[in-house]
Amino acid sequence: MDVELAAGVEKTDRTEGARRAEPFSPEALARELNPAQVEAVLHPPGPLLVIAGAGSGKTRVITYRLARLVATGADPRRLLAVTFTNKAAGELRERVDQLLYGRMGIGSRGLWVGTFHATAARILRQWGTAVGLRKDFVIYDDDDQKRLLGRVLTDLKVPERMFPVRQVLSAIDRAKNQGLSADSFSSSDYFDDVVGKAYRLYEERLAAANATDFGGLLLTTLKLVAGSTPAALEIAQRFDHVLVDEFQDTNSVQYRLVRLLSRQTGSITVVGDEDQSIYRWRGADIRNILDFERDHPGARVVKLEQNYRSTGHILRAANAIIEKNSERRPKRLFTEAGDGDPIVLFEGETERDEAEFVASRIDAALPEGRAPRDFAVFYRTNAQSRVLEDALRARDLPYAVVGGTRFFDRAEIKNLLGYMRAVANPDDGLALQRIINVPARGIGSSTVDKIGELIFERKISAWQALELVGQDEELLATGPRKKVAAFVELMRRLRAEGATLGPASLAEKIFEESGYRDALAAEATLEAEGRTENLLEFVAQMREYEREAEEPSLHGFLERVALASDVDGYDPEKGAISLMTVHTAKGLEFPVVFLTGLEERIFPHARSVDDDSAVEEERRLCYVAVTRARTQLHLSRVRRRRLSGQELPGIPSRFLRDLPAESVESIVMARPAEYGNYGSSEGRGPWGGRWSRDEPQASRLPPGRSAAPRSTAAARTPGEIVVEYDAEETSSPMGLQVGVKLRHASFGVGDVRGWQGSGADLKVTLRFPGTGVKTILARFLSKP
DNA sequence: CCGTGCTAAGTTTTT
DNA sequence: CTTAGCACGG
Repeated sequence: MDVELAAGVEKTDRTEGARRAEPFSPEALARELNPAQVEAVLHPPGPLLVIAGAGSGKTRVITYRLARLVATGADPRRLLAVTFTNKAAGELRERVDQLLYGRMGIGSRGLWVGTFHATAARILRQWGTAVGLRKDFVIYDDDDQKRLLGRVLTDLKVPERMFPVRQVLSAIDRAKNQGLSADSFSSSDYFDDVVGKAYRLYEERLAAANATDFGGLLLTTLKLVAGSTPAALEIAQRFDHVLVDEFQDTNSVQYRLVRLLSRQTGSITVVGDEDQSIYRWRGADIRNILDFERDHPGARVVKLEQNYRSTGHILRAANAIIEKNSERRPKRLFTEAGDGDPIVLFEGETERDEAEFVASRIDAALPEGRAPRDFAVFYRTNAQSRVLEDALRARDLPYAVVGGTRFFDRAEIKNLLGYMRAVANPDDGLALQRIINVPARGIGSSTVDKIGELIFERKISAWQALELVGQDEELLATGPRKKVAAFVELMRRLRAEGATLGPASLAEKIFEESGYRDALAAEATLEAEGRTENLLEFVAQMREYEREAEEPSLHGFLERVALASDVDGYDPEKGAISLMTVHTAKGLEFPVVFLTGLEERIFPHARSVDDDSAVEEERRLCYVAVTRARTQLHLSRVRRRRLSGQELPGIPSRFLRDLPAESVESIVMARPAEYGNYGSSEGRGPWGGRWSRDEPQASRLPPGRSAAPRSTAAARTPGEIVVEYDAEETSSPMGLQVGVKLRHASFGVGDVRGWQGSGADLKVTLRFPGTGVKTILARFLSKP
C-alpha cells in the first residue's frame, strides 16, 4: 500500500513521510473511521468528490484529510480550505490544529481556511491592484447595495414602479453569480436593457466609492485569477491542495474559481450532498456536482452513507421526505443506532399553542437532565420567531435567536460603522451620506441632494464634493456651507487622529467627537439609553476582536462585520435554547429539535408551491431540518396562523404526509369548546403543560386618571411599557381598557395588579406567567 | 430644517 | 402587524 505516501512525496522523502504519517496510517485511521471515510482521507492528491450524507462524519473526513496532508509534508500555507460560514472555518482550523498537535506535535499555522467571500477578499487585498482595486476597498452589504442602486435608478430616471430596486438588484446579482460582468451583460428585452444600464452605472459608482459587493468579490477574483497577469500566475501557483465544503451550494463563479486555483497541481477535493442544496435562489447550482465528474475525468467518488447522528426513527423520516424528490441520485442513509424515541407531531389551534407546546416541552425536560443548549427551535421564516420568543420568555427560559435582524443592522450601529467606514475609506459615499447629519447638525436633505447632483455632474467622489462645497461660495448658502465645512473638518481630524488607533479606540473617539454621545445623552429617553448601551456593547466587541485577531486593523474589523454570517453568532457556550431559520441551521446538530410551522404555504413556502423544482428545494430544506436532530424530533402544525396581521387557515404540510406512520406519535390539541371565545380560557393541554390565551380584558383605571384617546405606540426598549387607552370605553365609569406591553410580551389587564405614582412615570405591578409578581417602572410614551 | 403623524406598502431563505 | 416613506406644521 503506497497510497498513504503519495501525498507526502512532494515535500518529504519516503522514509521521512512514512514515519511522520504514522498516526495517519491506514491501520491507524481504520480504528477511527469507517472504510469509506478512510478512503476519502487517504485518496492521493487529485480530484476527489465526497458525497457526504447528513451526519455521516463529513467534518471528520475533511479534518483528517487536511491534517494528514500536513502530516505527510504538505505546507499548510499552501493549503486552501473553503467553508460555508466563518464559524465552520474557525472550527475546522481548530480541529486540524488539535489533531496535528496532539499526534505530531506540529501545528498548521498559515493554513488558508475561510468562506468563499473571505477568501476572495483576502486574495484581492493582496493582489487586487492587478485588476484596478485598491488595497483599502470596502465591502458593501445588501443594504448598501440597495441604497446605491436606488440612487442609480433615480439618476437614470427609471420609473420605480416598473423597476423596483429589489428586482433590478436581484437581476444584477443573478448575472454576477453566473459570471456576467457589466460589460458582458447582454440584453434580450426591455427589462434587461434597463438592468444592463443600471448594472453599468452601479459598477461605476462602486468603483468610484472604492467598494465592492458580495458578488463583486467573487467575480473580480475570478477575473483576476483567470487573467494572464503576473499576479494571476502567482495566485494560480499559490495552492498545492484545494478543498471545498458544502460544494452543492457553490455557484458557477465559485466553481470556476476553485478550478483555477487548483489547476496547477490538480489536487482538488470537494465535499457535498445534493440533498442538502438549499441555496439555489442565491445562484447555487447542483449541476456543479455533476460537472465536477465531467471536468475532472478519473475523479474518485466516495459516498458516505452511514449516519452517526440521528436515531432510527428520525433517519427513516428524513429518508422518506427526501425520497420524494425526482431531481436526485439515489442515496439512502443508514444507521446502526436503535430506533430511539418516536417523532412527536403536535397539532394545535393557533401559533400561540404551538409556541406554548414548545416552551412547555422544554420546561418539562429541563429538570430531567437536559440543558437549554440541547434544544433548537427551527422555523421557515424569521417572522415566525416572535411568538416562540414570547412563550419562552414567559417561562423565563434562556433563549437566543441566531441570525434574523442582526445586531449590526440596528440604526445606531450602522451609524457608528458609517463613521468608521468613512474614516477607513474617504470615498465611501454611502457611508458619508449616512452620517453627514448624525447627530443632527443642520445638514438637511436639500443640501445632501445638491451634493449628490454635484457628484453626478462633475463625476467626482463624494469626499471631493464635500470639500468643494465647503469652500466654494457659489454652490451653497453660507449657513449650510459652514456646516458642511465643519463636517469636513471633523472627518479630517478623525482620520488624522484615528490613523494609529485600533477599531475600538477609534470608535470611542468618534462617539465622543462627533457629538453622537452628547446627542444621545441629551435625548434622555429610555430609547437613547438603549442605543448608547448597544454602542458600548459594540465597542466591547471590537476590543474582543483586537484581542483574538492575528493582525487586528480597522479594515480587518470592517471586513469581518461585512462578511459575518448569521450562524456566526451561534455560541453553544451561552447555554441558551437556539431559535433560528432552517437555512441557518444547516451544518449544526442538536439533541432535541423542534421544527415548527409545518403548514402549506409556510413550509413549503407560498412562493414555492407553484413550482415543482422550488418545492423540491423546500423538501431538501425540510430534510436538512429533520437531520439536525440527534435523539428527539418534534414537528408541529396549527389549524390557523396569524401572519402579518391576518389569520390564515393552516393546511397540514405535504411533508407531513410522507412521514412513516410507525415512527410518529401524535399529540392533537382539541378544539376549544367555546371556539373563538378567548377571555379567560385556560386549562391543561394534552401534553401536560399549561396553555392559555389572554386577550385584553376590561379593567379599572388607576385612581385619578382620566380618559384619553386611544394610543398604540409600541415600546421600543426593554423595560419600557406602553399603556393603551381605549376611547370607546371612556363613557363607562367601569373603566378603560388597559393593556400593558413589554417589548416582547403582552399582558392582559388581569395581569396588572397595581399602580403607583402619577404623571408620565409610574410603577406598575405585573403578574408574569410562571414567575410571580414583579414591579416595573413604566413610562407613558404618549401623554395621557 | 426638524420632528411628528399619517398612510401605504410589503412579507423567504442570506454570503 | 410592522416598517418605511412621505406630507405637513412648527
